[in-house]
Amino acid sequence: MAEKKSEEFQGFGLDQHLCFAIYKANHAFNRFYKPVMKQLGITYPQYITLLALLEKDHQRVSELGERLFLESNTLTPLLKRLEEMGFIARERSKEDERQVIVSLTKEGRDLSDGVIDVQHCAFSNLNVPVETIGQLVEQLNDIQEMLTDAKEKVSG
Amino acid sequence: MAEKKSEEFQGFGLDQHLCFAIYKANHAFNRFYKPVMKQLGITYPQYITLLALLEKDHQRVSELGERLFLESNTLTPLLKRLEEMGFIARERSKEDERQVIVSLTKEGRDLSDGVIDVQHCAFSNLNVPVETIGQLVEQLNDIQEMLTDAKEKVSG
DNA sequence: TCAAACTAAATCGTACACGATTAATTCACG
DNA sequence: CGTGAATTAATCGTGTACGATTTAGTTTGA
Repeated sequence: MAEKKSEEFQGFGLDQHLCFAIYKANHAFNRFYKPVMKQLGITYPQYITLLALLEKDHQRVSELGERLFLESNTLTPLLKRLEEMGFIARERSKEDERQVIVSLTKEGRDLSDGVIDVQHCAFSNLNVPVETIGQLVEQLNDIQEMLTDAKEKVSG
Repeated sequence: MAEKKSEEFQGFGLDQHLCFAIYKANHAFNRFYKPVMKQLGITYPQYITLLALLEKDHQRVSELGERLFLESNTLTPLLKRLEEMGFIARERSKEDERQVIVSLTKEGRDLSDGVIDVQHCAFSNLNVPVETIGQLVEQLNDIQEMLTDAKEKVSG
């Protein structure tokens, strides 16, 4: 079964792989953002998390997780760090004690301006028209959805 | 300085961010590949590393690092695991004892077919024409380069 | 010649990421 | 009601990532 496929794909070096292109671009964003984030005192995943909370405050851990494609095993420690730094508050829901509600503190909301500066900085460093970025975002989202769907079909 | 920018960008939710689209797509690839990789007994970064070695065998750690945008602090343990599993060999260069040469073993090369199956699997699950993928790869590479260059200008 | 500067990989500490499990709470159904 | 199933976070173990430092080896220049 693995015999003949080689011929179709053998020529594909690392650079022709979409997964590698995405891997590299992700790395590049990470590294680009890292020093800027450092000035804000947070990491890149923490930044993404705060963005999600700026968009919608008072989310449950699992709600945030759906948004960010993460689960409690990753989020819980990350959120604890954000809490320790005073950017968010975590409290168990009164209605359902299983749930933990995550909210921005005033300090967390105040980070917003810095966060927006970061976006502006990345934006202005990309010599790419806004429409192109929009298209790219759409294409990437399509691919992400296809992979997510395919994964459910193939494994579980 | 951070006052007025808010207006330009305030509307940008998480979903409009290129960095988030890339982050999501990367996640999706990771999760899609993970179960397939598991059958091969390796992780996704290990897979990428093996791909790089299939492309060019007998690389130095730092050479591999340039290719994969990783450094010895990440690569050394990863390579040690691949060595323990018998897929690669690590040996110090005779000419320069500081360098460690990484080579594929027979077992490592034999993984190639499985690796190619994985590519085929991902490929056939993406309802996207090859040309579109090629374009995407180029665009992502451009963005990666711009960010890498910008990073050098801005920070270090 | 030989110490200082340089280089390559390894090591260390912290922070994600995720599969698997656990603990606490709520729900559902007899 | 009450107990078992389901749900929600938290915890644990392993494997990336990466900044900073360390160790070992090489090159350079006075």
